[in-house]
Amino acid sequence: MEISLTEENYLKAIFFISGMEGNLVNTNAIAERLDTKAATVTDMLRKLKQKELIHYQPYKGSRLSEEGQVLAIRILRKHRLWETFLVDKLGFGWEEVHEIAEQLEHVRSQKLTERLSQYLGNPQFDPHGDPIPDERGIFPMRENLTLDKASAGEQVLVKGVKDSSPDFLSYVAKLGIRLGDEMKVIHIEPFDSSVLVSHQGEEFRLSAMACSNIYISRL
Amino acid sequence: MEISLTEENYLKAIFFISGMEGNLVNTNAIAERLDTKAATVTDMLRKLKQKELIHYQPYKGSRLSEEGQVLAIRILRKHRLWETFLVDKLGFGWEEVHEIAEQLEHVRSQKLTERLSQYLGNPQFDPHGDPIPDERGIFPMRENLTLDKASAGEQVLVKGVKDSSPDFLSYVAKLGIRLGDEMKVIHIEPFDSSVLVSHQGEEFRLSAMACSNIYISRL
DNA sequence: GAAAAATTTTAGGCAAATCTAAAAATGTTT
DNA sequence: AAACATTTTTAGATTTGCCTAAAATTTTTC
Repeated sequence: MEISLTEENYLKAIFFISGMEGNLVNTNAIAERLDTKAATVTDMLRKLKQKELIHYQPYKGSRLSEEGQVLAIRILRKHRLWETFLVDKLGFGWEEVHEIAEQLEHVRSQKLTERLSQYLGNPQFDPHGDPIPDERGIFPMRENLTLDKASAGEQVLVKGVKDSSPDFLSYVAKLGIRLGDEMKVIHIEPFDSSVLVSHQGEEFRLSAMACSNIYISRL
Repeated sequence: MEISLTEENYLKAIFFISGMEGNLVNTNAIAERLDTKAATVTDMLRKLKQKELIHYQPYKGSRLSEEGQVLAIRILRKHRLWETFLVDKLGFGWEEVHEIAEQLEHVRSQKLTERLSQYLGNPQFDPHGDPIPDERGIFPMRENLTLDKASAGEQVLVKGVKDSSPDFLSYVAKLGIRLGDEMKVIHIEPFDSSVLVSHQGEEFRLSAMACSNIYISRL
């Protein structure tokens, strides 16, 4: 089945808006992202549904099908590999590569993609630090950054926990901290390295021990 | 002025058919090269004339304008640089790169082209031995010597191929002959002008036809 | 829960690039 | 130079991706 460059851009847009969880996506959100009109998007959604690349119900929203997601991730992989090439090999600044990669990502050749990846040393993250999915479409694990490495004033995103013991998990749950939550580091106490954070309007203190067991990424 | 990918392909086609001399090109010849219909070509010729990229008179023929030629040569430069990248850096065989380069040549970024050229060491010839025009559109000179012009006993260097058809390229690749290889002419058969050569320790025979399509320089 | 607001779809059109079939121009033959 | 053949153009359709305006649906508000 032939997929046009335009269709690829729609798949990519839906992938980004819907996030990893595969949420339903609004027609208007796609229109805005692609700088086009809602009516145009509706046309394309019908076509993509007919090609079984998305699930779509009029007035309800759309999300990628299995196949659509595979394709979207493949394009993302190419985009991020090319960005890495441009920065690592050709010496571009990380701020200038997006536009060029938008063009390069549509080049069709499985073999090219894999050779490129190999040439670059099979990188796991692109120059912006974004994860590069592998050949199978699997994303690498995030940075091994824990909350005790953050500095005062930083805004962070909770990515996971290192210690999965019941004691620790229930402690974290009791505080209301969940995966994907945002937190801000207010202050780090020099005395015992405990951290004062704000989380969903509340401020509370976490021990250094606790902090070293919470995976985060910086925002 | 925006130039579509399709228009670029027409400019390229006219450039190749018309040769360096800028001869008038027949509508049918373009149609055949682009695997399309003459009527389609006529439409496009009117458009390209209107954009002043070609000179065109109905029923007479067409040729590139100054501006059109500049664009065509720019695309050719990109094509041959990408082919060089694919072979030299990614390890592709010279017979597999054309199709991929057909896609890459349309990526628009002056800066990318020049960075790529620099990264490759500003090559003057691509993996097929075809000349790569420089930034100003000037082609490097090449000796027009082919293997059929060599004499018995001569040591030669493979510079390129005249015929870039998949058939010929894969034939040459099968023999293990690559750009820059040394060969020695052992004997020329008076009967059919076929040539016995030695190449990397092996001896084999090449038809007169094959020899006239292999560019060489004497050592 | 009915009216108002927002979102989404449908209807009808447009431009680009393609096609087929027919007409026009050019070239070739005798 | 008239007839035939070839090449090229014109005319009329089709498909893709986009648009605006109007209608339909869903969501929000009072």
